[in-house]
Amino acid sequence: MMAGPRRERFDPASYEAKWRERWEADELYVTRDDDPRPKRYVLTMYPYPSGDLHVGHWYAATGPDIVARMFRMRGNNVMFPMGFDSFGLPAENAAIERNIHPATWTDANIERMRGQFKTMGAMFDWTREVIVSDPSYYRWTQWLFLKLYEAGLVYKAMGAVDWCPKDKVVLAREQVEGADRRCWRCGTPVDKRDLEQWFFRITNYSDELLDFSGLDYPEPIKLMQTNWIGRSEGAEIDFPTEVDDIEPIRVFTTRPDTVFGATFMVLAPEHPLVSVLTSEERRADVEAYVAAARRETEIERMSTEREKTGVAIGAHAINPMTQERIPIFIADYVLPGYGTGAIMAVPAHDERDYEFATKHDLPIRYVVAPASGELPEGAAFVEHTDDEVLVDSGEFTGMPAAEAIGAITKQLTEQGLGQPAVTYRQRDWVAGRQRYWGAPIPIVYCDEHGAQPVPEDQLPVVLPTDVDFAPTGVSPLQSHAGFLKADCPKCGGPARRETDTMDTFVDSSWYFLRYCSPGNDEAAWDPEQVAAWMPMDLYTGGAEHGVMHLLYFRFFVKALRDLGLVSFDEPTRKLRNQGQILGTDHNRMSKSRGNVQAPDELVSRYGSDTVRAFLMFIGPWDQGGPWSPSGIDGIHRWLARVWGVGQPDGGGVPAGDAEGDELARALRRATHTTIDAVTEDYEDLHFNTAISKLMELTNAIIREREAGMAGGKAYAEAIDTLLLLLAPVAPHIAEELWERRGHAYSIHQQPWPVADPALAAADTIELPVQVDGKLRDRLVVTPSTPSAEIERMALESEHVQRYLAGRAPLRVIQVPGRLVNVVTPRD
RNA sequence: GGGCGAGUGGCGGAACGGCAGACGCGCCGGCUUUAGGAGCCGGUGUCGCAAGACGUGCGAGUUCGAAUCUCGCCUCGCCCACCA
Repeated sequence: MMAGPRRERFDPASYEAKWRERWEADELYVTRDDDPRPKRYVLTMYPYPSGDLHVGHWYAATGPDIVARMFRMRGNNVMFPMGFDSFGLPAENAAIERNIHPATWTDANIERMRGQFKTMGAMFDWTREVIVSDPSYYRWTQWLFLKLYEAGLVYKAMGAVDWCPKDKVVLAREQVEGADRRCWRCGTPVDKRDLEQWFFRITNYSDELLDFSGLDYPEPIKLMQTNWIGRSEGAEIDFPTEVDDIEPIRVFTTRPDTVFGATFMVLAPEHPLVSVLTSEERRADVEAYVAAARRETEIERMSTEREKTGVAIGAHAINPMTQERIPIFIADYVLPGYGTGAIMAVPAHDERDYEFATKHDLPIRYVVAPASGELPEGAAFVEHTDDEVLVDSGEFTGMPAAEAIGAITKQLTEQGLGQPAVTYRQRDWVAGRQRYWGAPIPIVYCDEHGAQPVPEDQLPVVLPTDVDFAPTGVSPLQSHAGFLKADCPKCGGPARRETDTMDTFVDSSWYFLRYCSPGNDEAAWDPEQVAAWMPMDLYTGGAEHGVMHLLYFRFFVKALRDLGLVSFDEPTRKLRNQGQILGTDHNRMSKSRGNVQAPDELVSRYGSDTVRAFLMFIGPWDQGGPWSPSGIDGIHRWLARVWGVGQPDGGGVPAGDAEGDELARALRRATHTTIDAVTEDYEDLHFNTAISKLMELTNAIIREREAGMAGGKAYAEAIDTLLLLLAPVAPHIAEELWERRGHAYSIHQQPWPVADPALAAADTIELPVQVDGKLRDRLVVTPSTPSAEIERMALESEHVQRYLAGRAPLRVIQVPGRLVNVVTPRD
């Protein structure tokens, strides 16, 4: 270098913005529908416009950007859009706290975040941007709501709903977190409230949502959704009561094989039969218990150490198999919303029933026993294995338990006392919110005709801007006379507008469809475009949406399919979750914790490419972890080295054609093996290992340069390939060096390199030699060296000889191309 | 309490059942520099002068061979949590 020309300093600031402007001016990232190349749709979950992009946003977006960029270089027409999830509580809270209108606050945040996004140099197609709080978008959210309403998939009903007392908002069941039941947004313990609510009938699709066949989803997400839906198979069984003219009590059980052991019954305190069945002498106690259960919040229920409380109601039922009279209780451990809200209690085979029976001195009768006949003492026998048989169960005694489930269910069915049944834990989606900043639910109430959908040609129902945001617990829309006043679509008479707005998850349940034909005034989407782009090829986002957004958007697509609005079953073929970047305190980044890390300073100091590459390098993308910028210097140094070797002067070393040379062959081998390795890593979203392989190639190039090989064909090929493979991760430096090397603009429109297997193949391999599995020596052989020859060489090795100590080997194991293991005789 | 996942150098992390620690950070030494920084070269799992021995949370097992598979335990993380 001493004599070489002075090289230009690595200064990303001198070119990064220049290229972004040029790409934008050239519409390099604008996706055209009529582009004939195969379509690929890559999407990252759009952000809430909280105000500033933090490193987590960069982390989440850079991964799919890399994949999208590679897809495009491979000859695809790639759509990679971005938008904003701009309805929701924080905007309304800002309005309350700072007296800024939610729309103003939101728009300003979007403006700022869009600008920050642009400094990433990602290939977002901003011409397709979707902002869900814009009337041109929520008009169609309302339209879709009405479509589902007409199809009976939306209904309004009274329901005990979770209520956040701080945000003063109804929560969907999925939005309540933790054992102590806190609000997912603010962490406040939630209450229960009885309110009339809008629901989406997601449970119509429970079974279909359990079917993941053909979907490439992470296992944890599939498991989460499966558990959330919570399908249980069993039977419903009717237990007649002694009271005349009253329907029998119907229970759900997954263990019909234990019905002979049902020695009492328990109803949820809310069960409709409680008041009719309760005897006069028990009425006072029962009513007190019911009232107490009603008052109890979920947290209080948790904090009572789960003691099984309950009271007898002074009535009896008949066990349909044993004909025994069994007492009926109410207890809050039986939930009103699951199964039938009533159980047959089998204390011998259910831990909860056992606890209750012990406490109330009720009979415990074992009716299933293991083959050994050994039953547990002082506990329920709940194991459910193959070798169990029924005992003390009338004609079924001796039958294997697994078989008895079907046999007993069959007999009950024939006798009209029961039937096979399936229940689910999943409930319908509470989709309405008593808040202002959301899409208004397009319904009006007429005294004459009740709830009426707003006619399509009157959409959107626009949110009024002149409202009072004082936090009252009711929607500000309730006090807006102009908004409330409406005409009945049916009779034209006076009507009152619905003031509930939609859960923001409704907006995000279809935004990916809107991207396919944004700005369309005629329809929510152009069916032809949706058919061409959907389903998505890759969808990425946080796993925290596992049972919320990621269930809802699947439900929506299935519902829309059944309405004939789309013709596919699932929103995305492939889903991947990035890990979460935590604050330096190892907590989730949040403004209230003050641990939010902004990338801006790092970007201005090191440039976007360095920040992107650093974020992708810190670890497996799906893992995340606490934020620390230590190590970013290493990435910056690497890109500076790339900058050095990528200069057209070959790094200042005079050229000499090294074709055919041993070193040149080694470099070509490195180049071509790197192509395959990096391509595979990008496909699997293993960005950290991809970058380490690019670093290795860079180091190989530098070694070559130092050996005086610069300037040959192999050398130029290595550098060009390095730049092409680097382009998705560090788009600016790749473009700058590509141009400097005299290649045609733009590197991002070049074909993806393809490895030549002949060049990638090694001509010598180093074979580890083990003795009894421990490394003792190495052999250098060619791939064609016969195994007998390898064995001979291994046994001749003096290191191996030492361990053999004159004995003949017991056997010699060879894994072709991998290793040799010499096994010595034992003892 | 149930389910799932993870425990590898000082740190982030690599490793189809086959060379443990790739790549990078940090650190140590050297060159360069008036100095600092940057850059470059070399070293860096532990013990040992070395030969070598020992090493992937702990303990067993399967195997010619285990970070990887099986069983038990410990720790951490996530999800669910009275779901009949």
